[in-house]
Amino acid sequence: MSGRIVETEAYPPGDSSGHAYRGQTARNHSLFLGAGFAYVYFIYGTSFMLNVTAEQPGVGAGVLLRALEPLDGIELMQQHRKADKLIDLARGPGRLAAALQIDERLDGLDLCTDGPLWLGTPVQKSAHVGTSVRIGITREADKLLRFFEVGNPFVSGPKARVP
DNA sequence: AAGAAGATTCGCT
DNA sequence: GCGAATCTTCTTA
Repeated sequence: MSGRIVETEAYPPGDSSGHAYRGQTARNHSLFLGAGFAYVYFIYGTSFMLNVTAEQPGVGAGVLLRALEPLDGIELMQQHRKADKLIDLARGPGRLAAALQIDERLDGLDLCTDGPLWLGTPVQKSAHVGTSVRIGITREADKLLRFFEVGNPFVSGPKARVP
């Protein structure tokens, strides 16, 4: 399976809404590995979330992957998501993880080497990237740290602002 | 030890 | 649009 990442949110060092804010724990240790690792966690009793870690080792930071434009393996994704419409296959962070069958076993995985999950070079770069406030958080809710490809129908949520 | 909140989704109105 | 589902973590007694 593969897809283009068309929507993300940043949780930089010192962000009070980030999971690394109160220091390293068993749950969030992957955030402190350095750049390019997977941080996967379970929330609301229903959904897994996939992040790509950032910054130097020991600094807790990451990027939440919020939406994917499916490219390969669409039928397989539909099986994981119970035959949903293409537009909703990976639109939203929980759906994205479900479509790719991401779970806690991938937590801490190096996404820059060969393995079950990795980051490739872009098939097509985003010509126009918009920003907005992040979705579903309460602290630091004024920061424009959500990024999405303008005009792409696979992007979730409101398209608030274009820089 | 108990309760609330949480980087969400789904089904129903 | 609203509330339930459902589990982990963090806060408060």
